[in-house]
Amino acid sequence: MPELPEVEVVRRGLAQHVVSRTISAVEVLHPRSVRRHAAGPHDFASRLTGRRVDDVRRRGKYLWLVLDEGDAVLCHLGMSGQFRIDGGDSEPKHLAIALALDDGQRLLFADQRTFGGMAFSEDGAELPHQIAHIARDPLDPEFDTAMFTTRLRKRQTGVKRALLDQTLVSGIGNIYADEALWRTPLHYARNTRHLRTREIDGLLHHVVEVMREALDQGGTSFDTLYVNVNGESGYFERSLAAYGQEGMPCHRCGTPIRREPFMNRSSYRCPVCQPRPRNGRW
DNA sequence: AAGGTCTCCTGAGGGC
DNA sequence: TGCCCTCAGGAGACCT
Repeated sequence: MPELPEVEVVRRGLAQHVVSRTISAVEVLHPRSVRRHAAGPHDFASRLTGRRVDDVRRRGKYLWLVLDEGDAVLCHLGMSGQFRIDGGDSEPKHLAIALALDDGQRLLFADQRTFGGMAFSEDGAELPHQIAHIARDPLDPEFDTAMFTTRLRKRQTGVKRALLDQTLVSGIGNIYADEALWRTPLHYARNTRHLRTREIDGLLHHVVEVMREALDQGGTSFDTLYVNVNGESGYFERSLAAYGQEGMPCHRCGTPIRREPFMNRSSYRCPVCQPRPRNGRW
């Protein structure tokens, strides 16, 4: 699924194509893709229709269209959501929501697994109330490293679990968590309570570094499930050092990268550079 | 109260 | 060929 770099690529593409455009019509083809809207998809459509998009913003993996008069449309790509700018000829598979714009283009939201979706957020321009609990992401100029460190140390859990907790720090998913842990290097099960300040600073540095590099490459695309608004793939997949690299030699020491289940999903690490902690303290 | 698990959904790929 | 199993980049509801 798209993590911060992929969502930021999408945000930039949307900003380019939809800012200053007015939404002339809304078609909801998959009602499940309209989230947390008790009044139903038809009401959702009517609230968007006729509104001008003034900005496109992002926090972590969420992005939102800022509408005139201060409302917003909150969007999340989930595991398989994608936005496409479409002249009107082709229809992507699993098209869920189509926004017609006043310049004749359409903004299409397609989502194979329907874990993503859109939500109307009244007065949500600054920060939609639905995501008030989501922490700032590490690329946010106002990200507070000292506060993050304090909150991290109050946890009693594995460091990767903490990295994936969007209420602690947002934007990081399974790929960039594994990449940052490999770069630092740290084992995913290291106890948050006992991380040294130097280790936390190093981890944050590598989180920012790997996400900036990925952003420069247009994000990570394993398949056609993640593409930008023009349908193009990103190229960071070829730069991954840990994620998906089972059996490949570690770029530092040559030891084969190991894949193991963690949190009902896969974690990839170098068994030599990122040794398993011997006990709860280390 | 916070940590950890389960579940929503479709499709791809491997083993038999 | 097809059937069944596992797995996939997320996150919120729900347990303990």
